[in-house]
Amino acid sequence: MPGERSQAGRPTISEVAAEAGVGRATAARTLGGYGYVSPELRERVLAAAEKLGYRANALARSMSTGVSHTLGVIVADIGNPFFAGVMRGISDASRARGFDTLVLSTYENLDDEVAAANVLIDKRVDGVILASAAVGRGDVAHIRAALDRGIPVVLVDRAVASVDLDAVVIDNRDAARRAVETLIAAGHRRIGFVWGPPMAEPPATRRALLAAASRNLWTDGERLRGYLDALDDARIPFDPDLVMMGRKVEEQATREVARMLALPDRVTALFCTETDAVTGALRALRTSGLSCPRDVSLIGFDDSTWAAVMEPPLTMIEQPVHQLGAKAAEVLLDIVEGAEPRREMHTLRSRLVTRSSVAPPPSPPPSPGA
Amino acid sequence: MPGERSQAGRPTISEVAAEAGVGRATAARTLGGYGYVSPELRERVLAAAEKLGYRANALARSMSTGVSHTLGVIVADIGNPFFAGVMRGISDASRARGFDTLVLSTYENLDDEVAAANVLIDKRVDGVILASAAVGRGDVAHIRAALDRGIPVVLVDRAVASVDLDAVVIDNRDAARRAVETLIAAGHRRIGFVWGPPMAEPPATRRALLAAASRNLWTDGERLRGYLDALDDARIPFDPDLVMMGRKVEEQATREVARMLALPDRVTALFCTETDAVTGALRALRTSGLSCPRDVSLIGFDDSTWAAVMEPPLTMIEQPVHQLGAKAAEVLLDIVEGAEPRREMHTLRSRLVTRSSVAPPPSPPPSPGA
DNA sequence: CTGTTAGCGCCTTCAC
DNA sequence: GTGAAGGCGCTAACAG
Repeated sequence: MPGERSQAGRPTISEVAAEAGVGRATAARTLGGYGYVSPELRERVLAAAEKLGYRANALARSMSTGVSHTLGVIVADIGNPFFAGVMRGISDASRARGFDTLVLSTYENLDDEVAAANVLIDKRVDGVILASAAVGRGDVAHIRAALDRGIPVVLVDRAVASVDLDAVVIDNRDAARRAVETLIAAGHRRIGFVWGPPMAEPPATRRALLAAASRNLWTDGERLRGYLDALDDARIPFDPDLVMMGRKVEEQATREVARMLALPDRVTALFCTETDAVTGALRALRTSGLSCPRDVSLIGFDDSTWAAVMEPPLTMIEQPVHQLGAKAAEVLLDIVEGAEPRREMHTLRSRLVTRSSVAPPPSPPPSPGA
Repeated sequence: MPGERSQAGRPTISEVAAEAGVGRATAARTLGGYGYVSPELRERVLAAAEKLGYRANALARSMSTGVSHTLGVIVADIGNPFFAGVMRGISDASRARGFDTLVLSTYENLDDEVAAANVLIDKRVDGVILASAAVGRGDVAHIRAALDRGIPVVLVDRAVASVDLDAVVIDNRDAARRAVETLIAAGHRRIGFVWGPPMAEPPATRRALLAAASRNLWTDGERLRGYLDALDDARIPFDPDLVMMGRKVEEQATREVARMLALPDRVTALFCTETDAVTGALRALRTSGLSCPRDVSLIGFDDSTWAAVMEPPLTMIEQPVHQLGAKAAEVLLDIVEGAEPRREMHTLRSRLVTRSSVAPPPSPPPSPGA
């Protein structure tokens, strides 16, 4: 009997060929959709494939062709709504072009990021989208490794100094600046910066702060710079007491905001760089018995439907999450399909959604100048 | 010159063998971690591999062994925080056992679900975790297809009638019942059900409603049953006017809740089965000028950090999202690794997080009986 | 213990 | 146009 079944009802191309009474190559050509084959034989092959329930083995195909039609994605945390949104953009855009995605979370751990890169290299993905926790010179060996093996890499959400790659990011610095400018325009001069680069103790100087920032997450540093930009433009001196310190967890944000609220010359506005910073700040406000926006104004990053139904509705920065992912996938796929990498920063614009959490400070600013 | 480089600096096992001066099989054995090989040669091979920067080609390995160490996941929407959380559980649990995950979104579209199943079959994943939109008898061909090809399938979040598989779900019916009981215990009898099975017009009878439910998403039906259970126990007659109709989008929830609020005998409590139903309801409350919990009480599904900082803090049902995913992955991996499928429903318990959005109804219930 | 040999399922020259 | 034969990189029997 010809056509010995391989296993578990998975017919191979040879079996289809046998069933159709043609050579393997002919079957392969019609089923693979390449090369010429007469309409007649093509029909026979198709019928046989149909009958046997043939499905091409993508693994075998990848082995021969060298392309897997799979993209690798490395993010901090797939469970984080921000990355989930980005992931959706990536997924939609790549699916539209016939690619699937393998996702790995690193939880901001560089070792895990390296391991993830290796997994993707081993599984022969055609390209990698990376939201990296790496920043410095020494931290890019894994990126180099992928590149050296001919796997293109595109950065998303976070640029990485010291490696010259396409990166798709949002205008963090500008967004932060605009938000803080909005606060300043409302009359605020004591503006807290919640959730920056983690530090053990208050930075002695601006310089020290910036240095800490560049040793940590790229986005945090950018947002901090935007905050500083706005302060500088308004000639408001930088006060180290107004930046959050310690670990980036909601409880810590609550504690730090409480501290800023208890300052003799307390904060009258808060700029929060992440969702959990916002909720942490809100908690602190509540326990302090202070109300927003009457006593303190607030603007935060990462708009959500919740922010719109809060009391008061919150003024927030909306990031184009889906687009961020989609654009990254497109840039990457262009390269995968042969385009020359442009090696540039693709910056997407965020949007300040104005609602009702910003108002003038309660009393006229401390000392109105000279 | 021996050891002709394959391409882009990707040494093969043969090149490593040549470099080490041993046979291919010996190199394969040490690098693949199977079979015996003398410490001496092993060292030589390892050194050569190190030197060449060898990394095994997982694709080739999969072709030989038939296992890909990859799990497929099919969900409605990877961008949805609920599924993102589930995904994180899946990812963590499978990573811990050496498996990676390929995720596909269906957006509740059955055709996409079928296509996704085919992709996963073609890519030879070792198992599939599926949150299916399928319900009826005819909708399970794609599940059968995977099973027939020897790929185990585990259902997550949503059970599917007419197919006998392991399923990991939460206690939807019980959770809903407890929530509604809580409302009833506070004195409510006019309780709105927000976000049920989509219907074009009000169901004439309970029976019609239940029928609609069983034609739609499993979770929705279960939550509806829980609602009805609680009503029945309290001998509160079912009122079709108190269930939401139309498409499941936030705006529609807002409209429907507004309608229930405008009823002559208006609703005094709301039970919302999803996050967007909660925010939609909150919007309606605001525009109606009604306040929670003074005028209407509210309990919703899917707790989030936002719910805790709302005014008032919301009483919500917390689903064990991470555990849901992790458990599904574990059940699946057990099967992948040879265990016999138990083909049972694994039900995880949710938790009612009591905060401050439930209070007695504003005025004594309409007509206190006889 | 080690090396030789034969596949896994597909694609891809290359003669026919 | 079509079929035979070789190869992708690895595992797995099998002799030695």
